[in-house]
Amino acid sequence: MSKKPPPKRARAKQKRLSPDDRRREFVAKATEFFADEGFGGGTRDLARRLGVTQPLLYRYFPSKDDLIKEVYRTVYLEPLDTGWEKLLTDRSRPIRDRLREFYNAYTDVIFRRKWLRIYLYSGLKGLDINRWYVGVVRDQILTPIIRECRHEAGLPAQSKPTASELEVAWVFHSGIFYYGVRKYIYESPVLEDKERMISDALDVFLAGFGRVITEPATPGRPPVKAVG
Amino acid sequence: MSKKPPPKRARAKQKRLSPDDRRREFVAKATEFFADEGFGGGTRDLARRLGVTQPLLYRYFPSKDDLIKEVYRTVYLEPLDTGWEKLLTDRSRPIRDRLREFYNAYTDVIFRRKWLRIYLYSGLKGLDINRWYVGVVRDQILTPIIRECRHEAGLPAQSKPTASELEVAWVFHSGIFYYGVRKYIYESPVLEDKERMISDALDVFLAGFGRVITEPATPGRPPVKAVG
DNA sequence: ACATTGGGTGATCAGGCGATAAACAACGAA
DNA sequence: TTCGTTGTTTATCGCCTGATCACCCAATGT
Repeated sequence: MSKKPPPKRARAKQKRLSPDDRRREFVAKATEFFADEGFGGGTRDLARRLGVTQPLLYRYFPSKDDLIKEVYRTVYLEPLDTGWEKLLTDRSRPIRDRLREFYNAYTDVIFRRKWLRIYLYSGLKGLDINRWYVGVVRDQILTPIIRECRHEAGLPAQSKPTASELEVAWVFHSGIFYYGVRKYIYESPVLEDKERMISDALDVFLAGFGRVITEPATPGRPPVKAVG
Repeated sequence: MSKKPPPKRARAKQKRLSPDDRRREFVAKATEFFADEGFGGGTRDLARRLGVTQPLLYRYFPSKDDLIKEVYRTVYLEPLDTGWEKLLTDRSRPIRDRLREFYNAYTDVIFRRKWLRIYLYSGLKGLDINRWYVGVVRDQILTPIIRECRHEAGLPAQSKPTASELEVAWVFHSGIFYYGVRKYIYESPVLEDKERMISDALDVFLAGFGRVITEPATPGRPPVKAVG
């Protein structure tokens, strides 16, 4: 009958982190929590996963929505801005190598459960940040790729890619992107060798690109498309 | 001041539908509601959209989850089982025509806001029905396509496609699929001419397929044959 | 015309949600 | 030590949710 007056709660032994670090830690774990549960997940469950009580969250974030916004910010912006555009446009290397290196690096960043899930959630919600990201892909990835492919095929340069070119590039890019969705969201069996997948997809793309891009029907071959 | 004792509520004039029809009507409208709001949407809002009161839902469905299950059933199963496999394997027609016709028809079915949204929601939830659907695509769409492409390229038939072949087909298929996501989920501007998009994607795919399929990679050797 | 039946409603419950206020505990400076 | 500051918890509020009840009224069959 005589336990010492219990220390109420076995308080965590953790050293006190600086407020900023603590906050960052919260955001990081919250990111994984929301990736798992969706943004409908409750603040109590989130707090439990953080090992603290729920009201404490409101000392660090004014509201749940503000916390969510920070989650978006870190997920979208944190991994960006590595000099990918320069990599893509370095004409001293074969285009195939550049594209392969780029997509290997790019998918290393986005093929993560949390990234993909939060991206899809934000897309379903129609959030601005999602549209912004689509624009980034178009302008900073696909447009340079098209420019390089045109150059490679000996076609004249043009300031903006045509809608058809962009669409073909989107289909290619989406195909690779969706590999990540199948693997990390659907948890469906995929070809485990990611580099092989990228390499094969690139082979198909580069082999077919020239045929589609050259608008005026090339002689000696049935017209590329029925349209136009 | 003698208005007749007001009829309480202007009760709907509708003729009584048969219970089954009414139920189906509820499921149909619930489908659109959940596609808009996500499955977190409240039963009260849903009832308001149906023009009835919330408790009435519970006369037709034991619980919200049961209603949701029926929504999944109708969305996934209703539009399926049109003789697509036969269309794909009809070797009396050029493979390119078959694929183009198939993808035009297939995307007519799935490129709808509600279909795509509910598909993605179920994928994020990790629902069985989603994995089942992935299997359907693999077995009833991609596997036949690969078989036909191999035949077209003069390669020997094989009972099952290799993992690499399947992956290349997935990347192609996903690229087309994601066009719908960009248009109807992200509401991002896309090339409006869907047939053109499909046609171009097919050109790229068929032109590149032969190169990738030939298993023993013999560098420097020209591809077996460009399909199509 | 009338009783019957079941579609439809208003009121309400228990539980979970985000958010807040006040009390408590740990640390750093004086 | 003592005090004030800052991190953390306990208790609680108001709201909204899914679900249930008792009741009402209109379409239907005879």
